[in-house]
Amino acid sequence: MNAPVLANVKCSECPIRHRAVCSRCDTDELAVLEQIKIYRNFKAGDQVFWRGEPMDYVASIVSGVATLGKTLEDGRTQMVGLLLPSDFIGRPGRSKVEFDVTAVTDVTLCCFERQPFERLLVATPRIAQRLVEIALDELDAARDWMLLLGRKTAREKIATFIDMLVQRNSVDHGITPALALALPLTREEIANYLGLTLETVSRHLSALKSEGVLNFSDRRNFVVTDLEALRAISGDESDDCL
Amino acid sequence: MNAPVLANVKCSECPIRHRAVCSRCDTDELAVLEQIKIYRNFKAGDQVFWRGEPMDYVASIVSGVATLGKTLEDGRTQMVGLLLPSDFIGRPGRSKVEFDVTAVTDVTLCCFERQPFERLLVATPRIAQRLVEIALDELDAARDWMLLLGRKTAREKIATFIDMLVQRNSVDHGITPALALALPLTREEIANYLGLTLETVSRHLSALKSEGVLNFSDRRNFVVTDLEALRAISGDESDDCL
DNA sequence: CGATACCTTGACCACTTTCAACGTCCGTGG
DNA sequence: CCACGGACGTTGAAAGTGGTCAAGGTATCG
Repeated sequence: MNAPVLANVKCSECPIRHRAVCSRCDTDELAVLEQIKIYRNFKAGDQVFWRGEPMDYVASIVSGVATLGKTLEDGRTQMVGLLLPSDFIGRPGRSKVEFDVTAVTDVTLCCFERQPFERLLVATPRIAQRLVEIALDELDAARDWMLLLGRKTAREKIATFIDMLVQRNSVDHGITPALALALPLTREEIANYLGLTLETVSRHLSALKSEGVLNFSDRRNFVVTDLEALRAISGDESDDCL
Repeated sequence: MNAPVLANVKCSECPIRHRAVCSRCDTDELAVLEQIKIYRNFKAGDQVFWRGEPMDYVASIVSGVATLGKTLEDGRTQMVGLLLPSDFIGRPGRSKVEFDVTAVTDVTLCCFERQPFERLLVATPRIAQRLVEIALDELDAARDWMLLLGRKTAREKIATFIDMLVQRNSVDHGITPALALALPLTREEIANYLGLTLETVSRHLSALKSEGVLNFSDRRNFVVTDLEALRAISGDESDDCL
C-alpha cells in the first residue's frame, strides 16, 4: 500500500484508454476521472492487497501482470485470476477483498479512491455499464477455468493454458497469432494457476517440447511450434465455430 | 423453450420479491416489471438453455433448482453453477449462453424478454445496481469453487459442499443452522459439481456417515450430526472471523 | 564468481478413477 | 399385490495419474 505514487499519464494518452473501465467515457467524463486518479507502482513480488484487508481504492492495471490468489490454512494456494493491462481490481459496494492480489512483474495501477468512485458510478452510467461487462467477462473466464480445474488432465490443462496465452497475445498484436510468448510466471505460479504441482508442470512442458509442440530454452520465452496440435491436446471443443 | 406458461404471481406476493434482481425496486418500477414478465415452468430434467443457443430472455428462478454445466467433447462435464430461488439467469449485452442450463427439479422461472429488459436496465438504475451485485456475488462464489476444484481433496470437497448447503439453508430458515437438508441432486450430479466421479462421492459420503459426521438413509435427505467436525474437514480457514 | 532461486528428472507412493458386481429404491404393469 | 425393470447407489479390486520426496542442474543477480 506504500507503493510510490507516480506522475499520472494523461487519460487521453493512456495505453488502456480504449479497453479499461473508462473506455466508454466521453471527454467530459474523462476529465472527471483524470482529477481523482492516482498512479501507483508496485515491484515484482509486492502484495497489492491482502485478503480480508479493507480495500480503500479500486484500480485498473496500466502495465504489468498481477494475480488473484486464495490460500488454504496449510499453504495450498490456488490462483483464481490473472490480471493483465486494462483489467480491473475491486468491486463497488465491497469494502473487503476476498483474495490476495500480488504483482508478478512490476505493475502500474491507475487508482481511484473507492468512495468517490462509487459516487461516480451512480452519476456516470457509462462507467457502470462497462463495469458490468467486465464483471460478466470475468465470470465467464472463471467458469471456463472451473471446467479446466475440475475435469481436465494435467496435459490438457497445460495445453489450454498456453493456448490461452496465445489467444490473448493475438488480441494485442493483431490478427496473426503471435506464437512467441513472454511468460512472466514461474513453474510454481503456473502450477498454482492450473491446480497442479510445479513438478507436474515441468514434466508436461518438457513432454510437449520433446513432441515438437512448443519450444523454449530460456524459461521466460516460449514459442508454439504446432498450434494445431496444441489445440487438439487442450481438449476443448474442436469446432465451436460461429 | 416450449415450457408451459403459467399464470403470473403478482410481484408483490412473489416469494423472491426481496432477494431477486427486482429487490430494490419501488412500487412503480415493480409495476413496469409486472407488465413484461412471463412465468415459465420446466419439469425435472428439462433443458432450459442449450450452450451456444441464442438466449432471447433472461429470468429469475422462482422455485426449484437448476444447474449451469459445461461439457467437453468426450462427455466429461463440470457443473459451474447451482441456481436456487432468486438466482438470475442471463446477462445483458450477451445474446448467447456459454453453458447448458438444466432443471434439476421442477422449476418455475420469472422471465423477461432480453431486449425490453436491457432497455429497462438503462432506465432503472436500481435494477442495474442489483444486477452488478448479483454478478459480483457469483464471481466470488465461482472463485471459491476454483479453490475447491483445484486444491481440495475429495473428502474436503464433499465436506465443503455439505457445509455450503447448510449455510444457504440457514439463510432461508433463520439464524439456527437447519441441519436437515433436502438434497435434490444425484451422486453423479454432485460429482459433476465437485470434479469427482460418482463412486468417489459415494465412498466419501459413506465414510462421513460411518464417522458420525452426517447421516442419511433415504438418498435425498441428509442430517448433519457434527457440524464442527464437518467444517474442520472442509479445510477452510477455521477462524476467518471479522 | 558464488549464492540463491528456479527448473528438471527420477523413484516411489497415495489418492482417485476405472471397471465390475451387486444391492436398493421406485414406478409400472401383469 | 407382487414381479419386473430401470435408475440410482454402494462396495471391491486393479490401474493410472499426479503428488511427494530427493538429488542434481541451470539461470541470474549481486
